[in-house]
Amino acid sequence: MISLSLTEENYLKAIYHLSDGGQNEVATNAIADHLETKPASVTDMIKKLAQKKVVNYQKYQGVNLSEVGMQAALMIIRKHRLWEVFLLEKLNFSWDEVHDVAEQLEHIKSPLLIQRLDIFLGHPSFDPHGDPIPDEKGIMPELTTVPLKLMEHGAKGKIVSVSDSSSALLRYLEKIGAVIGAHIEVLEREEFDGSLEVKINHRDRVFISEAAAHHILVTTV
Amino acid sequence: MISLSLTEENYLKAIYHLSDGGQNEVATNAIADHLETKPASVTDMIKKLAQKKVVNYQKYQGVNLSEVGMQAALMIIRKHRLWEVFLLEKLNFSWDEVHDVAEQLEHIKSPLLIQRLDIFLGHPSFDPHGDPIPDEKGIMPELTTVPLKLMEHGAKGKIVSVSDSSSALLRYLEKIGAVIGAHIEVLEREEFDGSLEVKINHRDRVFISEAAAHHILVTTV
DNA sequence: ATAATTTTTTAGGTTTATCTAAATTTAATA
DNA sequence: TATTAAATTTAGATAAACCTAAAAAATTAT
Repeated sequence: MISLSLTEENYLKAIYHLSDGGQNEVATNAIADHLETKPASVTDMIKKLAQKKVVNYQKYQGVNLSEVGMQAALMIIRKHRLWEVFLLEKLNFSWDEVHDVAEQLEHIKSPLLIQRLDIFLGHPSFDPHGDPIPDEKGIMPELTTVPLKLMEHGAKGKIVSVSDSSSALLRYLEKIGAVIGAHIEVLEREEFDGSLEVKINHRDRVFISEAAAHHILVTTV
Repeated sequence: MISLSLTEENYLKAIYHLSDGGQNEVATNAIADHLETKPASVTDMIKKLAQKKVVNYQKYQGVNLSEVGMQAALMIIRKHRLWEVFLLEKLNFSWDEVHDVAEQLEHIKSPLLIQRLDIFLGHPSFDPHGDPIPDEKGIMPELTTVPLKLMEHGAKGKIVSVSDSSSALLRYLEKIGAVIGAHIEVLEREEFDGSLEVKINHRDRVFISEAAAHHILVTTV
């Protein structure tokens, strides 16, 4: 078992998110921005992480997680999201109060604690925002996606992709905040034209045409 | 509000315990033993804590908590014991599994978290071992003590004092582990002589005469 | 293709919490 | 009380995680 400091864990988590779950290489500056530190510090730490073999690193070519590093990152994310569920569901936190605390709790080192917390919470697969929670082996739950068009009145979810790249649509979606990752809730469906009134990220109500709704894929938790 | 590092918090907690809640001065070596570090390191840290005015310190004369330091120590103890209650009552931990985890959780910095956890647990005044939990102002709950002699069959508590200093009694109590702070449970009461069969620290059964039981004060949680 | 810009790395320095070894103060003992 | 022993403090060093400033590599623009 590799042992990681709190700081090292934060680097792994940053690399996980910035690489989109390991898909792309991550730039030094991106990590520095994300962690509000300096590029020189990032280089130092990356070298250390490379020595520990939790990242793959080639000078000037960016970093990414190794197998071991990915597993470690997934465990941190698992812990983070389980604690989020706990704070929101059991301790009546609101979303804006959750982040800082979960950020601390995710670093508690005790496999038993997480195992028991998971049981206590009823083995949740998604946190209340629809983010998937990796299981004890680091496997992400399948997320079933549905076109926004087919969603029921009152249904909630997260936008995962837009299957049309016409820039007019993308510009409109961008403008109303309907970007990938945004939370979305169906408020009303107009029968005469099939358009939807939705709430994006718990903010204002906006309208989306049936045609557009056809191209927006949403996870249903 | 003074900000304390994890290490500084551990020093304050150590001083609190070693001074018996602030009653005696604490020696450098005692802290070093307790925290498994070296006396030289302790001196360094004490100087820092003295500068922050959380301890009172005179070279070579030992150290104790200041008002501010006492308050900080009590908050750490509050957090520790609330987490213990949570782990034992909600997550089904056993006592031997609790310590390491509570030791980590007590350093999470979030007044809101503790406030909500306290509510969630129903404002407990004592942890499951009978240790008092300071309230949000740092005030320890009154502990009502009863002579062991008067305790009911099945009653549990902690020994707080022995109101007789005959060395024969003390030697006997020492031998069976019935020291101050020990957990005690009344198993049987012999009617013919008033002697009690008790369990000390969850270990073996031992007998205590009515006369001795008269002098042993126990907290009843 | 070369120059200019941006990104990344290196070099050298700081702070926190440690350490060892040596010096000093206090306490115990003869 | 003088000496020895124990406890404590000082001095100087180390490792982790950061920093600034300067050098090197990669990218972009002319």
